[in-house]
Amino acid sequence: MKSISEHILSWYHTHKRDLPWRYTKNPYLIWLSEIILQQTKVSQGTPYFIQFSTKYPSIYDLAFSSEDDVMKTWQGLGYYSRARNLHKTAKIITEQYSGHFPDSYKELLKLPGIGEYTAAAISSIAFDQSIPVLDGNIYRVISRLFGVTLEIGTTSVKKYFIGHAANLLGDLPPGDFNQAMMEFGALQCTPKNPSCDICPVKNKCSAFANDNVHLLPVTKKRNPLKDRYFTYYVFHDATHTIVHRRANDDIWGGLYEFPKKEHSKLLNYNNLKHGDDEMEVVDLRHILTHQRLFIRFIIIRQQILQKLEGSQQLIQLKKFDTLAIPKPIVLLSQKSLIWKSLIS
DNA sequence: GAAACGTGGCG
DNA sequence: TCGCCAAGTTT
Repeated sequence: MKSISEHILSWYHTHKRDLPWRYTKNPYLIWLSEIILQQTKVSQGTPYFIQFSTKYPSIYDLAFSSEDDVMKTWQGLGYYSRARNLHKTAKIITEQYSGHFPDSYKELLKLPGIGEYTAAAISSIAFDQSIPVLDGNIYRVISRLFGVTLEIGTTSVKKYFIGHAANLLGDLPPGDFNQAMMEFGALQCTPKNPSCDICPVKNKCSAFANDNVHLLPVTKKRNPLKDRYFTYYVFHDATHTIVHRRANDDIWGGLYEFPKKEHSKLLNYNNLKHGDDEMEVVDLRHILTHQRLFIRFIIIRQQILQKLEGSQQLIQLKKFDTLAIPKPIVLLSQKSLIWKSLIS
């Protein structure tokens, strides 16, 4: 008689996807994949994993690159603190650990960007340590299997779920079993329209028996979006433009944007005339998890850039595309006639 | 411990 | 259009 865990492990061996990080036990690559996959779907993260593992084959390649370079490679993936912490941790590992990842959950937890989930994932997948992982998939699988109606979000509920995950893990191979649970949640026990008809553990599933699969797990409602308004001034002449590096404690931390009014005392645009054909306005709306941004770009051709001084950086247009920029600026390059002709 | 951090896909 | 969710972490 197979246990629930054995069923899920068997299911995994038959149905697991062919993914690039499943060909290695190299802790560096396992770590890289886990950071990329935080809050990110496999389909979205996979191209980035290939890029990173090709461009930075070892942790030394990553550590000896610049943060700007890492940010540029990360561009478009979101949650940019992951990229900054990736670079930080690479430096710590090379400088303080002689390039070798620590193998213990406790030691891994100390590294920037590695929390409970990632420490458990690396220690189990790369080092065969019997430590259960708990991610969004596993919350869902466990809540349905055992009919857990506790609301997800608090520390005590988290401990309760980890207890279940530890029981399920038992003596099974930790790397495979942890991945099996996540893969099972991602492909079979999905948030919407799970494939219960072909589920290998439906006869052991509380939610299936009670016909409340669609009600589990119980999650907290999100706060309503906040509106925020940005106006960027895209000053440029034939060769240069002005950029500004965003602070790390806000959205797009460490990425480059155009100056806004608040840091533009030196940008005098008295001599600009509305309706000038060398000025263009582009409006964009951009939705993030917690806010709705209304962004206006005012694109202005200016002959006097060299005279500008202050906190902004003057950047050669040719080098502009080596800097990491937020999604709306990528979109701008598709929408603006002036800007498009300038950078291409 | 609540709130914030990005982007993309789906119903 | 909108809400929800995704291999979570940090403050």
